[in-house]
Amino acid sequence: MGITKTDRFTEQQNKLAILAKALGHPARIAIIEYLLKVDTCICGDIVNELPLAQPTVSQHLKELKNAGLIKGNFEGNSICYCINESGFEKIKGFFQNISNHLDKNKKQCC
Amino acid sequence: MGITKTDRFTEQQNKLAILAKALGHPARIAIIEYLLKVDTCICGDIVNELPLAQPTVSQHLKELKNAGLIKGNFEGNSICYCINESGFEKIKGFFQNISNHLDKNKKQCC
DNA sequence: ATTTAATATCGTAATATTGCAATATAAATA
DNA sequence: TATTTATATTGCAATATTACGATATTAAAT
Repeated sequence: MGITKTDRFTEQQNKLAILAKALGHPARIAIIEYLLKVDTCICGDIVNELPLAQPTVSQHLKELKNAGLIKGNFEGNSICYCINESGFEKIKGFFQNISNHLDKNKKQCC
Repeated sequence: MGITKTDRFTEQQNKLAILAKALGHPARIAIIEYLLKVDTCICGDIVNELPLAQPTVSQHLKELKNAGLIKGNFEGNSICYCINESGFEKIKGFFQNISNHLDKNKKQCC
């Protein structure tokens, strides 16, 4: 049916899935990598960095913002974007857990 | 057009996106969490753990496997599933990078 | 050889995502 | 105020995802 059975999973599971999904597109990975590279909040030129039309980039930015992975504030007549640390903390925690589990436990049989 | 412009991004970016996308569904998060919880390779009963029909679970398992996040081997007449560490290493690295960057750099203005 | 059990595949309906042209909006500047 | 610049929204076509019933496959057990 193309619709995820959100209500059958925990809030935690849904939250993690939303964060992961937001990173599940190369354009959105590219945006994050660019924000990290310039190492500061950037006003505007993300559109010029990506091989996509302006409305498409705008849409990807919106998704990253909705997921809580970037922040964007009006700054004069452009917008200032940067990484939203708290979103990344959540995912990082998930992978840290996995990593800890895997280090402790080596019962791999496959 | 509903089709991602894969060729316009780097291989790295596409790989990360594929991994993240595979985790972008609560059922697949639930599968990973279950595999971590039982702390061993599990033969079969993932279907019973999830609130989804067997063909649907099978499809989700396939996606996790294709993305390189789990492994599955035939073990008699059932299948033995477990976490694929190498897939998780890659994503963990990405978040580690981000985390390092953010710790070093506090030029947040948003 | 049949039956049973576990899992995969096929087919299909409902819905979501991706991408962009066209257009709207909103602030800065002339 | 009119124009320019930056960004968002709308509408739509192409494609992808989610879910599941029906069915196929495969290996073990009878």
